[in-house]
Amino acid sequence: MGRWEPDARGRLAKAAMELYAEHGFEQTTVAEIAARAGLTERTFFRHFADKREVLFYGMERLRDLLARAVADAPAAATAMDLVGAAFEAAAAMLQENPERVRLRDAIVSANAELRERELIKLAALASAVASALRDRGVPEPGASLAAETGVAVFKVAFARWVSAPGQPDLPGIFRESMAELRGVLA
Amino acid sequence: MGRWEPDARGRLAKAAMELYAEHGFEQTTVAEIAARAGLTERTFFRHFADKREVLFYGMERLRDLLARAVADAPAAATAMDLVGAAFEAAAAMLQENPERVRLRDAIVSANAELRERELIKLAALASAVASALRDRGVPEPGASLAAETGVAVFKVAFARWVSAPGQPDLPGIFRESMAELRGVLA
DNA sequence: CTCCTGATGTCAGTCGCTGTCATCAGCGTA
DNA sequence: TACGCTGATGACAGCGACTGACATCAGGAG
Repeated sequence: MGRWEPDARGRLAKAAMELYAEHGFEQTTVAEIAARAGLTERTFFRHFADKREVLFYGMERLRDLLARAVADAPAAATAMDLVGAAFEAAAAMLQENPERVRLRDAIVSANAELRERELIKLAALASAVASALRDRGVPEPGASLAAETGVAVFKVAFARWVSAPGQPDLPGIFRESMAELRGVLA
Repeated sequence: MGRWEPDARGRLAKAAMELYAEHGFEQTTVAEIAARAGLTERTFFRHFADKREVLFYGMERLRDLLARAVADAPAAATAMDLVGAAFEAAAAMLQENPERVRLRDAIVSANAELRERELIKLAALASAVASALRDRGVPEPGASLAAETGVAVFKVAFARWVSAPGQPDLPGIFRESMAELRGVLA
């Protein structure tokens, strides 16, 4: 057995989620999170850049998934096929843990600072997708337009999925939303 | 003459812009801003919710402009015509003070916290546009999709405009970008 | 056995932000 | 004229997020 209990980071993340859900984000202090995890405030900030980041560090996996989906799509795919493939893959990943994703969304949606952080993470996803598109030869500004539009549609689809617990098929909702956008733009 | 120098809010905003531009956002303290404006820190926070908001309180005018443009468009307009009219009006407003808008963008782009705030303000614009579209009978999810897509295209168009000082026609760039998106989606 | 490494603790300090109370010019009103 | 009210500001204490610097100490490498 090591000198300390294992997985300090995971314990901190778990404690934070619980406290944010129980008492709200603002009402929770970092000292409380650290105490529940059996650590100190200083250690929290060694694992997470700030009090918000503890809810977002999974985004890197999502970003990589998006980039890989773009890179791995068939050669004949159009730019919008690539974007569709990427976000459908992301949607599939999210609905693997619907309860957890919905709980996290409830926490984030309840607080303006957290919504801000979510938006900049989504912007980073768009940036990664645009970069992956460029790597496949899609020229600017089409790459950025396609990526930003993908995020925009994903936001709407995700909101619809969250507000309709009976509808589990997030990739399907995304596809429908994309089709709907084509209709609106036509 | 009143008891105090007039336009405390304007003086604070001016001092903040100057200091953010001179030394950067993080390196500037609210106490310094207040001192340059001849006021106290406490008074700064009576006029602005936080240190970032001083760069964003003009967004309300932009939001109202967008909503009015949607409401005032011809009866025959499609949803995307409405969105186009709204953001072209916003684009026209922004290019009235190109230097100021570019300076402000440089300050905001240089700092992650400020970029977060900008994104949530853009999301609020999308929300306002979606609401105006619903008021004109555009059903969901089309209204939200059109509004979010409008913001997405505007972001790309604005970035192009900022990075090309020789090209002054922001509404034109927006129109082109919208056409480009139609091409990508086709 | 010794040295080094890396994760954690401790502590002091800065700064953003808030609550509370005091101040006081200008205004209306008696 | 005198009086009291209002609204913008100042003064001050305090909390909590976050940082830098230094100490501690198990376990691995040699």
